Amino acid sequence: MTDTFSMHTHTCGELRADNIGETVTLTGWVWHRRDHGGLIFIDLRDRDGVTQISFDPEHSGGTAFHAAETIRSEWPIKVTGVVRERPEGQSNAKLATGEIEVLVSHIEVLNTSKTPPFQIEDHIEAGEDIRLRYRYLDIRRPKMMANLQMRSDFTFAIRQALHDRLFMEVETPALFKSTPEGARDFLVPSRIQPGHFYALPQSPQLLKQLLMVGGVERYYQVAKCFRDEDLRADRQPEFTQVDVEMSFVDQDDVMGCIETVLGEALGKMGVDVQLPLRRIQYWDAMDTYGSDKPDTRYGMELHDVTPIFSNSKFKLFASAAADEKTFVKAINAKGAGKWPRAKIDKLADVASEFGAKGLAYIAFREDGSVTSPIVKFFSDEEMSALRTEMDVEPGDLVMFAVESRLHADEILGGMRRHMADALELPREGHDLLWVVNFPLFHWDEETKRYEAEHQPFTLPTETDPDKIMADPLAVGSYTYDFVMDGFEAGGGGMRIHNAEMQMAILKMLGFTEEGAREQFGFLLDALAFGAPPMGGFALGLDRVCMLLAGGDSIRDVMAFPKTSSGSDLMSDAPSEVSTKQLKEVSLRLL
RNA sequence: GGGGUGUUAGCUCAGCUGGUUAGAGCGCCGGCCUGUCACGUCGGAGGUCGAGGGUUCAAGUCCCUUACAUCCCGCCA
Repeated sequence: MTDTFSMHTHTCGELRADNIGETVTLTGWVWHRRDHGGLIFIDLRDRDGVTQISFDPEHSGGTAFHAAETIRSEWPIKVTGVVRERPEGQSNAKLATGEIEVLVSHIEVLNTSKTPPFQIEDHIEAGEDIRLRYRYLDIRRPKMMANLQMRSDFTFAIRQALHDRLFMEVETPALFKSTPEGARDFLVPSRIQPGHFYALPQSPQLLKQLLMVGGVERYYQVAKCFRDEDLRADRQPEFTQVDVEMSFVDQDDVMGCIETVLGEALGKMGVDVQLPLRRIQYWDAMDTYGSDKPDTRYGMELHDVTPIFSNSKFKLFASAAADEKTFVKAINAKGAGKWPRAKIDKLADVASEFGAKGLAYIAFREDGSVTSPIVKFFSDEEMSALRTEMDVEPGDLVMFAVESRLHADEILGGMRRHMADALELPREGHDLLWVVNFPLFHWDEETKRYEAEHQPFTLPTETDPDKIMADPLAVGSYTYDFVMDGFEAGGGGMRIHNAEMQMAILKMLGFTEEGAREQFGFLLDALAFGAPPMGGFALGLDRVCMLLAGGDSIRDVMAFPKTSSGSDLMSDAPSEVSTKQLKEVSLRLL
């Protein structure tokens, strides 16, 4: 594509053998400079690629050649010259432009540069803190540039796919009402109304439901979301969701539409997507993988071995078998049975991180022997049944959890992930699936009340509020999480579109009628004015881009991310503000 | 809120049981070099060892406090 809105005629990634003989103008940054005394090569880099430009005293004249002797790394320059074929045997296969070079006749130094604090190279990895302090230099690295370009391409592909299906992009406010039910809100004090606060939205959830009541029917937004919680490699206080909502639909309509859009957009990024995506029931995911966001590219599945030990001499297992609420579950980490005992014993510490009190295990050594603190209690029949159930081979490590169903699943799910990393199990390609039908509620021991598993606006599969009250934990919901490579990459559900049902659910969650009205009155009002059946979805754009980039931190696909203490090392935000500013918003510091 | 790891030259790191003048690679500066491409080669500059306190004849090294970074748990409807 010819670009006339620029100082250059071509980008640095563009020229090929076909261009030989043309006079071209390039702009970019001086990357590597190779000064041979009478001949100087420079790798000129822009966002698109690298072109070798060469200077010799004969063709470049005194001025250009002299300039080439004095310019330094990262100076932006503009050069004009003739594209020529490289001499026999001098082409560079590592470079897309490696067959040619530009023999410079004229150079314009557009600016100088200080020596960068770290080298702008993909193969030299600087510490992340200095990269963040000078993020604008870090972005010049080809890998970072490629990440941002990929993110832009993917976002555009999703926009296109949604636009093609008649979705309307609507912007919702960033200054909204605090609804402190989920994550902690970021608060913004109001100057005009002293003592009152806006909150930055944790997601546009309520607003998109109101758009459905407004008749928008198909909405989307590439929306910034804000949550004031601790950071992780895959969690930032502000992040981006592709937020989608549809009305006059059922769950299959929404899931079908979303997976079509995702398949189209991911397909453009080179991901092989087979539709329809696999659907796993929530409880099946928990029972089999110990996770509601399983990575199914490797096995190590959880097995319920409770029945094997119903008459065991090992009291812990036998009493679990006698108690219908307690289970003996196991996983087989193939290969870890070769580990030395000390290393295996340390796994108990890992298990305790996931809530286990201890870790029972059996290591099956390659010489046929067995290392285990518990195996002496087992009968031959029990061992044989266990070997069959767990598909035991020499070199295997079988680990047990004896807990309530959910607790055992969570512990072994955590161990499964840990062992997959420790054993460096191969995980090829991308793993895409739906986890569906989450329970509507779970019981929170700390607050001693029911909490919404997904969100308080999720449509229950049970339509009778009285039946929901009777056995809340048994109620399912119209929910679906999009899981990619073991990450929760998106999630959605059908929404309650009936005001009475919404109020009933809020009461179940511990709200009084007045409290519910105070916080969600505008939603309850809206639902009462002919709200249509609706459902939607939100895609964690940062996480998906991270996985597409093959990275393990969303910071690598964000232009200006924050550190784990929420700082921006470049601008030094958050920073103190003046007393005057505080006074304007009627605040005084403690 | 809790646990792990780290902080030494501009960058990435090494530095043993405490013991002379704290090293390497890259980068930077200068010389040489007309086919390199992470050019080569010769020479040079560059360090309050994150900060504060302590133990000791002696601390980069041991102890305490603290800051920052990072990973994980809690948290993230």
